[in-house]
Amino acid sequence: MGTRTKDESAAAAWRSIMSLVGWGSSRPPRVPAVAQRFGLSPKQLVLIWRLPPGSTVSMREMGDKLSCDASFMTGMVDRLEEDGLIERRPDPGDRRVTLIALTDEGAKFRDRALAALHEPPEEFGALDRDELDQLATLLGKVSG
Amino acid sequence: MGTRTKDESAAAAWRSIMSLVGWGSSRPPRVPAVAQRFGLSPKQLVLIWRLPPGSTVSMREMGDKLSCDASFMTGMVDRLEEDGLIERRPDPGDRRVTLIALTDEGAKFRDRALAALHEPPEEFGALDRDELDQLATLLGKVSG
DNA sequence: TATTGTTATACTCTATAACTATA
DNA sequence: TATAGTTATAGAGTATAACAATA
Repeated sequence: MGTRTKDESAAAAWRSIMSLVGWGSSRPPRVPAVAQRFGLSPKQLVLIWRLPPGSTVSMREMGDKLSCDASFMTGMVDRLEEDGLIERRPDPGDRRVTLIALTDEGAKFRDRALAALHEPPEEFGALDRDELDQLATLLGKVSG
Repeated sequence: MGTRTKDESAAAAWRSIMSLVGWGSSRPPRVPAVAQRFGLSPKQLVLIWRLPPGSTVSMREMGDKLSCDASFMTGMVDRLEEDGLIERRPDPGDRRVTLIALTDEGAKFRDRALAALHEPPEEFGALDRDELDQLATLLGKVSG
């Protein structure tokens, strides 16, 4: 179609994505905005996000995913546990490790938060149904 | 093409975008990662980003763009000025306001930082030239 | 009186170091 | 000896309040 090189297209697409997400544009970044609305810090929100209902993860593993160290995990898990969103459980296989899991309330909370996070930006209104389908297909190939 | 509704496509596309940018995935978010590499806090990097070479912006206006208050702007501008990346200038029209602008060194620094920010993610390798062109075109319609 | 920026201060977020229990 | 988590502490990031200069 166009006269762009592959690299030029990639750069243009990436810049659009960065702008959509709120970096470098006038829109506030999505995750911090949603976190604030739900009374969490951005990292707390991402922790809830990465903890699917019914699953358990060790604190250390979650710390690695979130790029934060063990001592900070302690405090973050303390606060989320006080809020009743997650709970600690002993690991039957290794008594050194503490697993975390969503509570029932936490699972409901996660549904609401993910709905807000997944709300597409209003700019998508510029595309019709077929274009959105193409976009989803292309991005699906990219992000797995 | 597909059987998705418009809303489903929009949601799928948006989820892919969030994942690509590092939220909700295993990849660290791009802006904090680049900021750290260049020795800045994320907000300092975004400030440099939003300050095109040759332009001036009042401290208050920049604070609004960055969603941070005036007192914090003072400290942030202090540090960037110490680093030699930006400079303060009086506003000839209103002696209450202080304008900020990139120094020559700051402009060069900005070029390098933006190059890193704009580097497309390796996942784009999953698309061929035509697909990337389509993607850039679609996202271009979306993000203006 | 309202607004811009600064100073002083305090609060939140996050990491480092030392420690305990377990492996 | 090495690893998971906790505690105490320190540092960065950010906001609030009081203030000076200007509008």
